[in-house]
Amino acid sequence: MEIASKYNPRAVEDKWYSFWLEKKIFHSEPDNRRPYTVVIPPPNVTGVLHMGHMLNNTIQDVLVRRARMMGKNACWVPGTDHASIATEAKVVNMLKERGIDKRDITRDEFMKYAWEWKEEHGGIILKQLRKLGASCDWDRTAFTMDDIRYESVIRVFVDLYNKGLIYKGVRMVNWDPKALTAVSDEEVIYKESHGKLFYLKYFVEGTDKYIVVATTRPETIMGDTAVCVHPEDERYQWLKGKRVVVPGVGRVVPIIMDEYVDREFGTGALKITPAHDINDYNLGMKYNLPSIDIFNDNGTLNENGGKYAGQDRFACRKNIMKDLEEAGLVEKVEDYVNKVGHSERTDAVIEPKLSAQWFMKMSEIAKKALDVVENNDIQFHPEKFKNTYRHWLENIKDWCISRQLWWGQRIPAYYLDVDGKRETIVAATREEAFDEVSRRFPGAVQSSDQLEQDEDVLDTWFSSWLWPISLFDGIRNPDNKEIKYYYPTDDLITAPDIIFFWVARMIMAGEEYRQEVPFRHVYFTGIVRDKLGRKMSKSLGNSPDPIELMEKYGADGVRMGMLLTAPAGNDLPFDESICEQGRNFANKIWNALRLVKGWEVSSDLNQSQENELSVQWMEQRMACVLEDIEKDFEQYRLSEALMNTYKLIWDDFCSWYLEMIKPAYGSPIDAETMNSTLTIFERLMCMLHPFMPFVTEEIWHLLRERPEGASIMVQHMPVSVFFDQRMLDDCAIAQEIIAGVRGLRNSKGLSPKEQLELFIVCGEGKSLNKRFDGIISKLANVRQISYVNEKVGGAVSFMVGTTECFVPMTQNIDTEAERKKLEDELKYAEGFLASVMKKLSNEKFVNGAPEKVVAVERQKKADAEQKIAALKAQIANL
RNA sequence: GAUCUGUUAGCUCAGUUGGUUUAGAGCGCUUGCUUGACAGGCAAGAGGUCAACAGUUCAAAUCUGUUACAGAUCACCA
Repeated sequence: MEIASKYNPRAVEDKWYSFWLEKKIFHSEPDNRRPYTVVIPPPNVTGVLHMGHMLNNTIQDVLVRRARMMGKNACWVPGTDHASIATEAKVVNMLKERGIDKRDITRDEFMKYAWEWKEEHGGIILKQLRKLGASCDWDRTAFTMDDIRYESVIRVFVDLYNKGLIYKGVRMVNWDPKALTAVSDEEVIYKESHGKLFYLKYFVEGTDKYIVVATTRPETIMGDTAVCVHPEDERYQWLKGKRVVVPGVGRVVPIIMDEYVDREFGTGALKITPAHDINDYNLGMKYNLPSIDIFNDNGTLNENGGKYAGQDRFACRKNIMKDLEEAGLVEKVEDYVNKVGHSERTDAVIEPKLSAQWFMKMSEIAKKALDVVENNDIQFHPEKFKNTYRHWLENIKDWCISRQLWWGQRIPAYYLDVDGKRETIVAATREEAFDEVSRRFPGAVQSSDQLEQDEDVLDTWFSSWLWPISLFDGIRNPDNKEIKYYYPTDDLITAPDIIFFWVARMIMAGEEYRQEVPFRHVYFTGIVRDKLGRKMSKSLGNSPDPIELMEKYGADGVRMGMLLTAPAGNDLPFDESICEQGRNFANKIWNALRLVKGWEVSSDLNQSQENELSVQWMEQRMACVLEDIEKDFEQYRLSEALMNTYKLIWDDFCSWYLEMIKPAYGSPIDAETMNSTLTIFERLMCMLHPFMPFVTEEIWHLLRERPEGASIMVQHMPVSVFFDQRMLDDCAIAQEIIAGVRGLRNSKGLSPKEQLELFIVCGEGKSLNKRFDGIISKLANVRQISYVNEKVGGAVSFMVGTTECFVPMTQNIDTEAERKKLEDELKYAEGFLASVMKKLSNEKFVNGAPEKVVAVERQKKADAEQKIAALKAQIANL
C-alpha cells in the first residue's frame, strides 16, 4: 500500500465531517441510555468565529465525544443569541448606509430589515464550527428569538410579574447615550481615565465670599440644586443655612450638610446634581431637592442647558470651562485619574439617568443560586470562581431588564387609561391582555387594538438565562419527554467574564422553573491572549483567523495546540507555533501507520518471546496510563489528559513498542503480533479521538477493513483494567540500560550500527530479571549480554540503580574523561548519602517518623553505600 | 481602597491528605545522526538554593505568619 509520507488534513477533515453529518451520528433522541447534555454558550448570531470560541468549543467537543464513546447518549445543542444591542446597532448602521434613518421607519419595518439581516449574516459562526469538528446536534439548532424561545421568555416575564418579582419603577439607571438604552449594572465597565478635577467658586448669595467645590463634570452644574459639606467640617460651619450661587448659571441653591461627604477629598465640598449621579440622587431624595435633568438621551444638553443646549456633553465641558475661566469663577484645575463607566457594548461613557424601567427583584432568588454552588450541587472548575460568584450574589441589586430597543422580545405589558388613571396589564398576548381588561375594567376598551403595548424589549440575558430549559421547550411544556430526559445538563463550558451575566442567572432560572440546577459542572476557560499577554481583539488586529489556522495546521492540530496549554481557568498565551506541535503529532501517528501497514505479514511465523512480551508490556502501559487519564477527566484536567495520551502514543507506542517489534529490514512480522499491534493502535486512536477527531477517524479506517457506515466516533472508549506493575518496573530498568548504552555510543562517537557487548555485574545474592534481555539486545544493538560477578577491565561503565554495566571498548579509552565522569557521580552519591545520614543520625527522626519512612531511608542509605563502593572500585580500576 | 487567587527550569504548567533516591512534563535550547515510518524525525544532554524572610515539625515546594510582585473580582469617593 502506498501512503503519502505526510499527513494531509485538508481532504481528510472535510470528508469525515460530511460523513458524520450524513450518518447523523451527532443526532440524539431520548432513549434508555444515560444522557450526557451540553448546551452551547450561544454566540452572537451575526458574530464570526474567534480564538475564544475555538478554545471553548474544542473543550465542549472533547467532553461530548468522550461521553458518546463511553456509551452515553450525548447531546450537544447548538444555537445563537440575538444579542439585542449589538445586532440592533449593526442593523441601524446598515440602514444608515442605505440612507435610512431608524427614526423615520416604523417598528415593524425595522424588524423586517433586522430579520433579513439576521437571515443573511446569521449563523456563519455555526458553519465555521463545523470546520473545527464540533459534534453538535445540528437538527436542534436554536435561536434565542425563534418562536419557542420567544414565547418562553414572554411566559416567564408574565409569570414573574404575577409572582411580584418583576416591577416597573423610576430609578437611576445606567444610560448608554450611543445605543440609546438603559443597560444593567453588569454591562458597565469601569475604566481608568485621565481627566481633570475642576475647582469652581460658588459665591454665597449676596456676598463676595465663596466656597470652592471640586468636580470632574463641570457641564452638570446646570443641574446643580445644592452644595453639600460635612456637618462637622469646621471650615464650613459659617455656611450653615446659607445659600450659594451656581457659577455661570446664577441659580441660588442651599448649602446642605451630610455625613456622606468625604472631608479629605477635594475641598470637602460637593455639588449636588440629583438628576445625574446616583449618590446625588440619594441625597436629593433625602433632602427633598429638585432634580433638573439637563441631558437629552443622546448625551447632548437639553433646553435646561441654557446657552449650551444642543452641545455634546464633552464639548460643553470645554466650553463651559472657558466661560467660567473668563468670568473668574475657576480657582484651579488639576490632573486627575478616576474610573469612568463605559458601556460594555458601545464603549460610550455611561450617563446615570433617571428613568422608568422594568426590574427584577433578585434578593431571594440569589440566595438559592448561591446555596447550590456553596453546597457543591454545582461544581466550578477551577474552584476559585466560587469566591467571585459568592461576592456578587451577596451584594446583588435588582436587575434592570428593559431596553429601549426594538430587536428583542417586546415587553408584554399593555397600558390603558381608566378614569384618568394609567393601568398596566401584563399578559402573554394582546388577546389575553384584552380578556383581563374586560374582566377588571368592563367596557374600558372596545377591542384589543386599543391597548398600548410597552415599547421596550427585554435584556438579551433575560432570554439566554432560560437557555438550558428553553432549548428543550421546558418552559412551555414543563413535563415533556425531552426536558425530563436531557435536563439538568452535565457540563457548562464558558468564559469567566460572563459568570454574572449568564452562569449565575441560568442557575436562578433553573431554581425557579425546574427546582433543579441547570448543570452539574461549570468549566471556566481562560482568555486567549497573544504572545505579549494582550487580550485578542479586532481593534488590535492581534487575533489570528481561526479558519486560516485550521487550513494551515489542520483542525486537529489547532485543537491540540490550544488544549495543551490551557488548563481550566488559565489564560492561554496563544502563539501560532503551538499548533505546529499538534500538526506534528498528527503526522507522527500517520507515519506510525505507514510503518505498520508497510510490514509484510507471515502466517507461518511463530510469535517470538520478545514480541509476546512487547505486546504484553504495551497493554500494561495502556492500562496504567488509562487510569491516569480517567482521573484527569474526573478532575476536568483536559490538558493533562491530552498530554498523557500524547506521551503514551509518541513515547511508549512509537519510540518503544514499535521499535521492539519492528522486524528486520525485508523480513516479515508474525501474524499474531501484527494483529495485536493493530488492536493496540485502534485503541490508542479511540483514546485520542475526542481530542483529534479527524486524523483518528482516518487512521481507524485505514488500519482495518470497516463495514459501511462504521465510525470511530461510536466505538467504545478503552477503560482502565488491572495491570502488572512488576512488568512495567522491569521494563523501565531495561529501558534505562538501553538508554545507558545509547548514551555511551553518543559520548564515544560510536555508530548505532556497531554491535557491542554488554556485561552486567550480578553481585552476591542479587537476582536480576532477565526477561527483557532480548529486547535490550535489539534496541541497544548489543551482540551478547553476559552476567558476571566481577568488574570488567578495558571497558567503560554506567550504573542503573545499583547495578553496574560494562561495555568493552576495542579502541583506547580516555581514562581521564572516564575518571572525571566517575568522580562526578561519586561526588553526587556522597552528597546524597550525607543528606540521608543527616536524617538517620537524628534520633528524633528515627523515633518520631513512621517506620515505613525510616525503612525507606535505610534502604536509600544501603543503596547509596553500595553505589559509592562500586564507583570507588571502578575509579581504582582505571 | 476591599476581597480573592497566584509566584516551581528560557516559556507554559504538574507536583494529590507534609516523608520513594538533594523536584517532574511538554515546548524551546545544546551536541551527535543525509539510521529503510517520520528532519513536521531519531538519540543523548544541559538547565531550578520551588519569590523573599521568619515560624511550626524528626521532616516543608507542600502547613502558619509577614513582605514583595502579578492577576482577577468588587467599590458611591465628587
